Amino acid sequence: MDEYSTGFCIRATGRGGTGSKCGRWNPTGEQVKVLTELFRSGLRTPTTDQIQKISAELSFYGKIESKNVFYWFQNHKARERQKRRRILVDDLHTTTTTSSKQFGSGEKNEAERVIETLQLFPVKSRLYADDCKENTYNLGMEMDHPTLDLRLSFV
Amino acid sequence: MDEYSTGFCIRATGRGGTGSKCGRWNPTGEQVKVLTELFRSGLRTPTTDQIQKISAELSFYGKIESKNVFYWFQNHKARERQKRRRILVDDLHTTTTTSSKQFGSGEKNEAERVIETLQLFPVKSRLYADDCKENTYNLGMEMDHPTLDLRLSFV
DNA sequence: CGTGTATGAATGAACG
DNA sequence: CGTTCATTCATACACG
Repeated sequence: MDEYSTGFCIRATGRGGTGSKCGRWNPTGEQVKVLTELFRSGLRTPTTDQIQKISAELSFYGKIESKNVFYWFQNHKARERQKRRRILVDDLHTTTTTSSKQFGSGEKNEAERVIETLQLFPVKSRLYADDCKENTYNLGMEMDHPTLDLRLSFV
Repeated sequence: MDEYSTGFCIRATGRGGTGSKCGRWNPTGEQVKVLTELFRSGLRTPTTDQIQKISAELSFYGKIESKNVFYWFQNHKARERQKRRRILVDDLHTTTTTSSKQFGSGEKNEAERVIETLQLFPVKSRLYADDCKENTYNLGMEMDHPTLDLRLSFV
């Protein structure tokens, strides 16, 4: 995920090479960087105005449309939650060591607990009590032109 | 190879987490088997709950995370469909070759494990019935339906 | 040792 | 908003 996409995106040299159908938007490293930064700044669901502004700014780095920005935020937010949910739960089972790199010695009985009863349809347990605040955005960023300058003031 | 050939990866002690750079998850033969069985049982898009359960269960055979299960199903389904579509469009006269496996699958390793009680689905098979439905997705796939309101005026 | 193929992972786009 | 689809990138492994 994030840890991966730090340095290679930009498939400029990808197989696209010549044709590059470009059926879909392919963000450049800079664009991703800015978007990520905005996200980290607290922006989760930009308004139409913000979207257009962001889009306009990012167009400097390459072709981009407003809807791309819109989708980007939608996806980023959704995936963040999804990931958190998953990791959270599967963490419970990985009690041994975070880095199961080498468990040559300790590893053994843990696996003894035969988990044969694979029952996937339990009682529809509630995973997470809806919502977790995270409404910390807003403040002064949802409007005009504030937070958008970042340090990228290219122009 | 086309099928889930039982004789190609199966590194019992595979690096399902035992080592290596942890670049990416490498499923164990048992893990693949169970997943495949689940898939064949009709499960195509497990819910988050199911994913976690499956993941927990499969962790018995080696390191695995929820997202691995998630991706596995996503990929498996996508690939199946992709293949199907490919054949459909590409279908010219390939009637003769059928699907003769070029692999001498006569030798099945110790795949006789007989999936424990893999009766994960009680008689509740009705659950994903509407999702399964024999893949009757319309080929037409008219995406011309501009329901995209997005509340965004641009575009 | 280089190349093709199977497949894990990521993500843009879109649906319900 | 959560979930699902489609396409693509990256990598492990088999083949020759």
